[in-house]
Amino acid sequence: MTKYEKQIYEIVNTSESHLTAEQVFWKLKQIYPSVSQATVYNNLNKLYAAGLIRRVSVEGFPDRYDCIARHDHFVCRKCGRLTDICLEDLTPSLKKQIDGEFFSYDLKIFHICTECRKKESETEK
Amino acid sequence: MTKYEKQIYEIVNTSESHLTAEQVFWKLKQIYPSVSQATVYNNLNKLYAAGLIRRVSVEGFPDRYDCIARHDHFVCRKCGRLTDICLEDLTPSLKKQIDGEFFSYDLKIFHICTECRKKESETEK
DNA sequence: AAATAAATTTAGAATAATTCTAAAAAGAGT
DNA sequence: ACTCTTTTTAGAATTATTCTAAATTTATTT
Repeated sequence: MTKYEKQIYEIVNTSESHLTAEQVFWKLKQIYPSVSQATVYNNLNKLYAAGLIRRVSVEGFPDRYDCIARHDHFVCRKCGRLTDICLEDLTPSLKKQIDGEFFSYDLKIFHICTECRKKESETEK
Repeated sequence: MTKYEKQIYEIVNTSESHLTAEQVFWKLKQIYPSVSQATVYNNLNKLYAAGLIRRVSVEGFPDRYDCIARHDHFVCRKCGRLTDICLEDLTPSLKKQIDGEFFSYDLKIFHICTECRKKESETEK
């Protein structure tokens, strides 16, 4: 692991939020000001391919990166905001239902986040 | 509903595969040769916002559109191919586990598709 | 049916996210 | 130190999607 790879792994794993590649880039730039975007994309892809980080795609928004610890996501249909939620682990149930092998699963629950709900009710007034 | 909106709805709902906006565009062009890309994007967004079609995002691949009939997806980690699979409906379980309201959920199972598995074993030879 | 208003479509430019390229730099192995 | 491999860099290129403003179509009013 190169210093960049290690640092990107750290950033993704310690961040509360779900960072986009661009946000990872800006965080990394604070530590290594000369780093380039391509390095961030390269390493995020590498870490993702190695199964060390999670990549979360939300319809209409750029991909975000997350730790691999088992959990699910709320997705706001309005603003795309991701919120963590830990639901029952589906692995045993999926193993029963699915014939072949699989790596992992991704469960997203669509809702409207608190912020967007506030905005909505404000506009109604 | 305009003729384009109706036709796009038809194309998305009758297609076996999971079409990208571009693929919808080419199919629509066979019927209305003068149609433009923007019309396709406009109408897909409209239909999606109205809850008439599903939009499926796959990490690293363009969004695809699908019918809203309840079902889940296999996602190939290599080529992004989507395959339908109908697993147990999670709605009752989610309602129990989740406090607030939600619209719908999206469950993706990551695996390596048959085609990619073939390619893999061929390269190994 | 003509006039007006509203919504939709069009082509092309613009933007955003990501990948590619080829050269430079860094690291590892003899 | 010298060679080989890997990683990084900057910027160009690509891809997916949205925006823009004019043209067209559709709906509404007279």
